[in-house]
Amino acid sequence: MGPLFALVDVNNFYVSCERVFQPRLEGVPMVVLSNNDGCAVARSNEAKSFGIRMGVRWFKVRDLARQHGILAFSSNYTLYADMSNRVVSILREFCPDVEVYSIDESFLQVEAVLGLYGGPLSLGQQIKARIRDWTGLPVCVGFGPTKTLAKLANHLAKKNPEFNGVCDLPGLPEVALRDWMARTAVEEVWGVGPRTVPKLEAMGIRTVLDLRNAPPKAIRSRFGVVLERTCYELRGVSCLALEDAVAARQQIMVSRSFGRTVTTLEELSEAVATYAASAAEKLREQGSEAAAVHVFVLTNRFRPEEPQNNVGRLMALPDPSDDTLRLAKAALAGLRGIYRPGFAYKKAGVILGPLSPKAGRQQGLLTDTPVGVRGERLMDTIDTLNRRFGRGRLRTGASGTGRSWAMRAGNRTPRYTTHWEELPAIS
DNA sequence: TCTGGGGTCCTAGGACCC
DNA sequence: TCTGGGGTCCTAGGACCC
Repeated sequence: MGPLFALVDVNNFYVSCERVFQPRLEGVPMVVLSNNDGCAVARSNEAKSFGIRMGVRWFKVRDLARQHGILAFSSNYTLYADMSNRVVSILREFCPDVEVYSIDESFLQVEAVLGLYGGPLSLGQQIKARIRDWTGLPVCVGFGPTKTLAKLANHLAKKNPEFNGVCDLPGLPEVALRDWMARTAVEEVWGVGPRTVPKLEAMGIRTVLDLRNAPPKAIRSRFGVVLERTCYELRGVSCLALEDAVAARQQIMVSRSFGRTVTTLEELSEAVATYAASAAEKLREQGSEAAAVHVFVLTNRFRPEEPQNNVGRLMALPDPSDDTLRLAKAALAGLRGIYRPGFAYKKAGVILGPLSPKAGRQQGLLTDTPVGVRGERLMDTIDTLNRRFGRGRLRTGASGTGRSWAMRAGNRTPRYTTHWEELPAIS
């Protein structure tokens, strides 16, 4: 027997997280907005039915929203990340082989545990029921012999009520499978993006079935090895393995648009120091060190009539480091090198990389510095306190205190599950 | 006025090595 | 008839994902 993959995906994840703590929102049309309240990034089914598209700029549909009583919430990533972790811990109880694919999706490789649950459909229903009971979140589950087919099964489960939230593709009769594939547009396939769709259509490939039946070699010569694999995956030949060991990131980026335009070096410095600290925290979390820091600033590219200054600088470090103070210092030095007065900056960011594991570090021959024990202990202390009291609670003075440049979030709900002072109250 | 923030992989071409 | 034959590393750009 070959592999069997399950894809578990939370429906309208951000919206569903908000509803868990405000049940009165159930059935109410609502969206969750991106950072700075710019775009709609999650929509309830009711909002979708009013024609609110994914990624639409919120000001463009604000009138429509007012008209229909569509509510809008700012992103509450602290809450969503915590809810995501809870879902994953439940999945790990069902099956040890879990790949956390995104904040709201996980792959499971289940063929070895299937016997414990009485088959795919039963396993899927148990997963769905337990996540609903223990977290309040609704999920759909799709099963397939490849990850691409599990994704497709999940899509079908989500769109078609007759599946009751669980679709077992291998359990369908061959005729039914062909029929579903023929009725599903090729753009729904995982790995087929907006650039590829028109090219495929020009070749007469419009549905999932068309792509499955296309000759893989021809697909490879036209599109490359990635889409060839997709083609094989649709035929049931597993080309993509479960990646259950979380690979260390190869680069870490932290960047934000500002809530308003920023012109002074002082304010840019606060932002860059803040982002560098946040990136350094992520770096230490995965046990890596960075050999260099890239810092960049951008003006508003949507206003070409204004003077543009989109520049960055790569600052090599004398030794790889995971120390917030060193990384921030390098980033700030880079910023001073690229900053020009007279521009209205809209965004800044910090990228750490190339990264290497801290454990395998080789001491430099010429640049050997004594191991910074005090620095290590300081970073440990900062991380411990911030884990306990919330990210950014303890930070360097360079990050500033006023921070009027911070992004807008006009309607953010409390961080119900991670902050003592924001616990939900029941009266 | 308003425009998110992260990531990954593959390919092609050039520089350079013996 | 002849223009060698392998390699690696790096970068930029393009595509994709959520």
